[in-house]
Amino acid sequence: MTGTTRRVQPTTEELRVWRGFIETTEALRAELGARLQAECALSPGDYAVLLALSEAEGQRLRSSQLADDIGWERSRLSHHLGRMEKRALIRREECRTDNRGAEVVLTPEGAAAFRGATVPHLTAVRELFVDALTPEQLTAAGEIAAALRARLG
Amino acid sequence: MTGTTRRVQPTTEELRVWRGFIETTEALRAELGARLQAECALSPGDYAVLLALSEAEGQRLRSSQLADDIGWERSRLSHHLGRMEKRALIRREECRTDNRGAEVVLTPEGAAAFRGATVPHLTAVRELFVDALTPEQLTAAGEIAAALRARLG
DNA sequence: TCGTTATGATTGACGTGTCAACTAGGAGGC
DNA sequence: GCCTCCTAGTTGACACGTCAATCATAACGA
Repeated sequence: MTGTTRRVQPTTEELRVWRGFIETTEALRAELGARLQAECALSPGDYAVLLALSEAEGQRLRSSQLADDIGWERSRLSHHLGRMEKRALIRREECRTDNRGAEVVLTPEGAAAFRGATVPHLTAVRELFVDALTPEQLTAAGEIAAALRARLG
Repeated sequence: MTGTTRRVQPTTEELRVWRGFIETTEALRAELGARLQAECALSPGDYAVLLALSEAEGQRLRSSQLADDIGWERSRLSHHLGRMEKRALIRREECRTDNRGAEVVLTPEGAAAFRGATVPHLTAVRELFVDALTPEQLTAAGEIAAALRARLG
């Protein structure tokens, strides 16, 4: 009732913006994934793994290092590597310096799949995100993301 | 090479904004879900279903109508309703006017769960989204979402 | 009426993600 | 050596999502 007290719950308009925002970003992610899948037979997860391995020395990484690089939990990575190994996109090798460890190695098939996916991926990012926004909106999107990230801690 | 030709691939800066944006919105969704789960033992999907049923006449909806309301594919809804029915949050009844159809009915347990989740949910939206942004950023977020949605078609 | 097509909804297979439990090997202290 | 603790990675159970196939019923046209 007081004009100075901070409102506890969002207004209808704020909720409308929230719904639009969260649903749209979800749809964006889905569309990106669908294009990658259709054109390259890769999921976004596959792409992230292949990208990290491609940039690594010798196209190989310790499993935990890979998980850190792409920001995944180790168990998620382990499950995903299992599926990728079945498709021969990567290979697991024992680590010589630490018998507990495993090294994830990019296979030729994986490297080829990644090469084939780069252009479609970047094109989709441009079409669905960069070109959809004005330069001012793109800047604002970066600032909004930073503000949200700061709040997430 | 020409200054007037549209760049085919995103610049490094554009890609940086893209990555920050998509990862942050994903983290936001995850945090929302985690809070709802921790405080109310409901997933975002559960919440969407319960919200739609709560607002429906007689707290019941035809399955397809519910799917339309929350923008889900029917098979996704069917799987989710199966899980919710096991927890007694909803109940399925045969539809009297169309023998193919099913009606989804909110149970007292489901209604109670939804009541308990409303405030935590709105509080989380305010804390993680509305309060994280300036009024200008909130407006911009709405416009950005609209622009992206327009591009998605 | 009878066949064809469209619709409402479910199912199964499988990819994806989280959590908790587990295995196995290093690392340090005694 | 041996005990304890930490770390690397895997596994199983389960929730969630998509796709294609299926099934029953409604609707429609000859």
